[in-house]
Amino acid sequence: MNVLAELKSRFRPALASLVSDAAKVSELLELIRVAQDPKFGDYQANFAMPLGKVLGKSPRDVATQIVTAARLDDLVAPPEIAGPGFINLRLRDEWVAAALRMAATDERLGIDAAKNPRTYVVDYSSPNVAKPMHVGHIRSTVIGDSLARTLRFLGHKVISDNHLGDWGTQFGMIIYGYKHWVDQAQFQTNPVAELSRLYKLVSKLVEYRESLKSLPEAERRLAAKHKEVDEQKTLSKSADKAVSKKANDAVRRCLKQAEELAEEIASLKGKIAAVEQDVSLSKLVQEHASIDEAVLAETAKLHADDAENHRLWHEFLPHCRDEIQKVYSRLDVKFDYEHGESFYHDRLAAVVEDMKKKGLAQESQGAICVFLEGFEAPMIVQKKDGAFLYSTTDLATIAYRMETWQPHAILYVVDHRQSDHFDKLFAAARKWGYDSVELQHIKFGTVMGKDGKPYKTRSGDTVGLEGLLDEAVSQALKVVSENDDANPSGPALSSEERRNISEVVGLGGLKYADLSHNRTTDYEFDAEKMLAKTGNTATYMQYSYARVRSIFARGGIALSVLRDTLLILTHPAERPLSLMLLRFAEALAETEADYMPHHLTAYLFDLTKSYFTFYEYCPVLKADTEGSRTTRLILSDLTARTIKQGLSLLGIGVVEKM
RNA sequence: GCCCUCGUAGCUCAGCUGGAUAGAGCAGCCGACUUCUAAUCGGCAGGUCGCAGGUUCGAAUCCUGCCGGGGGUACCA
Repeated sequence: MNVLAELKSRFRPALASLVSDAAKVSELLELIRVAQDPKFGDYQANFAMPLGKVLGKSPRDVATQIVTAARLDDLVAPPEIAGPGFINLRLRDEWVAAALRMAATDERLGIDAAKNPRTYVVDYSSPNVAKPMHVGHIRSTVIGDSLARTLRFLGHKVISDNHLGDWGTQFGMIIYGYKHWVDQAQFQTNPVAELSRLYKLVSKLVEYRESLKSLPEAERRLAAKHKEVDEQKTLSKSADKAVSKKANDAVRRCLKQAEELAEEIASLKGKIAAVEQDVSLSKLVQEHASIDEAVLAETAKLHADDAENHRLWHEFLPHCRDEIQKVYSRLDVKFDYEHGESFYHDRLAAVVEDMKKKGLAQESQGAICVFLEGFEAPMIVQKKDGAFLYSTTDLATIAYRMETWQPHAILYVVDHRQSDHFDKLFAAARKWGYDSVELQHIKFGTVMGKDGKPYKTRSGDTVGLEGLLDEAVSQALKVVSENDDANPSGPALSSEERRNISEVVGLGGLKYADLSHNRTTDYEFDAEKMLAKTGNTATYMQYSYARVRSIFARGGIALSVLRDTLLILTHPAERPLSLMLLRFAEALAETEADYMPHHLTAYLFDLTKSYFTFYEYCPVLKADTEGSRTTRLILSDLTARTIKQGLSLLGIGVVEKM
């Protein structure tokens, strides 16, 4: 039951009798909202003001007319018309009680499955399988997983697909490393560790070569920047105010750029030093002086179906997949398909051919390009050396998905820096004929450290994902243990229970921190806040769940009988909780509408707050009357179930005790 | 240069298809455990919504300009 939707349907006929355009009616119905302030009722309709203007009548008269015409008696108390024409709506307690009873007896908590189910392909996570996953992968993985779960729960058909990077330069590196330095004994006993060692070794040497090559250029640019600063400083002394101001701005800008360049140079020098200061590494790098080119050559051979490299790739890939699978199973993230880049390899040439044939792609400066209206640069689908790019793969992927699943929508959960790429990709796909499918870039911001820069370790490395998970869990263990040790009646949890709870609380906290932010902006990662016991955290919700469960454990309540009982609302703190429980459907609808899970987290937080207030003022097991006790038990049960269901749509678990 | 994006309380963030006195959490201050888990609850204080114009009954929200941060910008993904 979606209360807001119900209200809209009640008002629709009355509005339709005043406005002939159905689209306009729907637009006006959107102006029914949850009331901002409880004193204005539970919901408010704000459509009388704009409507009054259109009809040339006083908004208050229009409001009165609509309220009289709409059939509302069973649902709300007689509406009040306030201020310039706000219609304040207060749900009848009997109606609320009946709706709650329906939710209580329903497996789905009264959430209707979509009347018109759609088919969604959700593309998320997409790591490079040869590299260890890092903090940058958490958002795509967690947001994508949550959207897939939510859409599925709402009755849609969801195909989750992990577009793995399993065909790129990283494999050239591993192949090169394997050919020269593999420790066969290690590879036989622990292939994942050995491949990872080889990847790290080769990438270090390649970075050394690349750094050596780009260092002079970077230093030249820094010198040029310094010179520019000096020039602009001279200009800034100009008597002409406009000139001087502009020059001052330029100085500031240049100084910042110079700082960035200096950082870049320091980083390059660090990579060079890392090799040169290591006796064995510097020996290796001398023996493999052109390792960077050699790696690219190995990659090219793989792509050209070289038998040896292909065999090695086939041998390595399962091990690499095992490695990332470990992370997924720990995060409880699953995919229906994992069609990586390699899956589309033999379809790429045909994509380019077809686009050329249809006149969509053409040669320009040696590359095959798709020129698109509104874009400065074309989308390149084939490089001048004949190689294909990720644009090509992405186009082939769209074609494959459309042919295979005929989805209504494809969602790409990828960070916002790739907006341009997706804008072009979607434009090209539409030109190519896929113009009825909804293509959405579900963009998200960067995870920042406390310094306001992308989250890195103290030494400046990217943060490994597994380490991050371990850290979250071990912090949770600390909190769980401290709390249990402080229990007045002595510790109640075994060390195994503590570990299990920590896993659920730690990983839940990590996911929740991510999902509770509006995904489009960067957010600051704060390990302490993430697991804070209070505030908008998963812990707070998990705790309230555990509390409800403990009421039932203590009371020995038979839930099945209980759920099908009429509710009697008596205490003032029961009503806000009741209304909040009924709003689960609205939160899900919001999340579905713009693919933003933070609507759901915000809802769960509000629900939990309402519950704690209720809990404070309304004894459950010791309620005054049997009817009240039953009502409160049902409210508690519904809260726990809603929290559990809501968290599960975020990919977060609950525990019975904590 | 061009394009995208952000600027809301000391801090972290909601709110942005225009609607009533701008919300929450944290931090701060005050109060509440003989009580179903105090990992909690109640209260106080805290904001010219970057700045300036405009649109109108009404603007944090829409438009224009400016200031400041971030990102992207032809053969990496």
